[in-house]
Amino acid sequence: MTVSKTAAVNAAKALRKEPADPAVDNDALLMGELSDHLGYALKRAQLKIFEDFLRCVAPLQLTPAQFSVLLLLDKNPGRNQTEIANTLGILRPNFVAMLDGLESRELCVRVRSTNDRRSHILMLTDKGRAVLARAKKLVATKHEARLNELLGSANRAALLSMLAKIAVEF
Amino acid sequence: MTVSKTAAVNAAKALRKEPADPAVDNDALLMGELSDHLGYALKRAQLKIFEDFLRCVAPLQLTPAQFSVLLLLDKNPGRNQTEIANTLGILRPNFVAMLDGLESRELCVRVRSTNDRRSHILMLTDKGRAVLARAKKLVATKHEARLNELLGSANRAALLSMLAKIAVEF
DNA sequence: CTTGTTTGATATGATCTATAACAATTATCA
DNA sequence: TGATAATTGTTATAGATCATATCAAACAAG
Repeated sequence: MTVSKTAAVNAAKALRKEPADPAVDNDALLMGELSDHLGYALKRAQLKIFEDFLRCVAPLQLTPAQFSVLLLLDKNPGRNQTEIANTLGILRPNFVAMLDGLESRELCVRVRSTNDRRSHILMLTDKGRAVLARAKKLVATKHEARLNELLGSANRAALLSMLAKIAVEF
Repeated sequence: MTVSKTAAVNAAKALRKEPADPAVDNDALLMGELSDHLGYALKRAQLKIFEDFLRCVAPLQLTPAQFSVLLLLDKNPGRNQTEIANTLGILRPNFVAMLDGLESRELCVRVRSTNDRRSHILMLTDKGRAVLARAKKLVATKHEARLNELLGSANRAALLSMLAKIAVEF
């Protein structure tokens, strides 16, 4: 699949069929059965969504992954790194650098657990909660709102439920 | 987002809510609003789909990206590297190694164009067409069929159309 | 012919993903 | 209890993916 962000605009240009008038790009390539393959559509849609997410939340300098961590820490205070990482499907070794980044920005803290002195309890800081609140607002009013506008509320819900079904049951 | 393949199973375990009976894992983390974010669901679904694609087409040793290239070459013979790469959203520098792989396996060939001796015309070999045919069959009978089974034909079509809409219009 | 552009290619860096291994700590159980 | 195994955070590392700059060869425009 391998769909890059910058080149996507070229592909989009190649995708759209223009009327058979002067200045037609009748040299557009045929997508063929590619249009019918869910994986291809899924990948391209995902890149678009992430791209827009980054744009919408750019003032806060948060990636989708970082946003998901902050959300999870907020809903699950007192958990350790392994629990958070596993829930998000992040491998623990890779989660270390990610937490280093969030902690250096003072969005969360690691605290040695008194029960199990191996593990680090993770908690949002006040600043972390504030940033998360602003991020949630940006995502809701800019990102998800735009999606609702494009698909309609009912369709968006249907889409979400099918994706969740695939993620869990497939 | 950053959802790894191997850890996804753990997350799936954490996702499902079990009845409040004996042997409940009531230490499951709360996903909170994460479940409502399309980007998150999209990423996880995409990983699952690609994972299954690789499984289904494993005997042919084809990645989704390679499959998409073969499909496009079949429908668009006589195009050069830039055209194919752009259409798939692959950057030309990265497309070189990819073609090297396919060509070394004799699935396609680069031929210097006589019109424009800078460019390489890409064509499937007979072996490439044969592999593509087998891949299509595997994908249709194993991969996409399983999706149809999970979602139903109508839902699958609706999902595909929404994803395509996002990819093009968002 | 000179200048500028396009094509395939190389080099390179950044990011993401994945595995192995280690010290510190805890759990197991003979 | 004490030896062994397992877990936690971490480091190191390798691979894959993605992106930019640059180059020589070929073409295009003036």
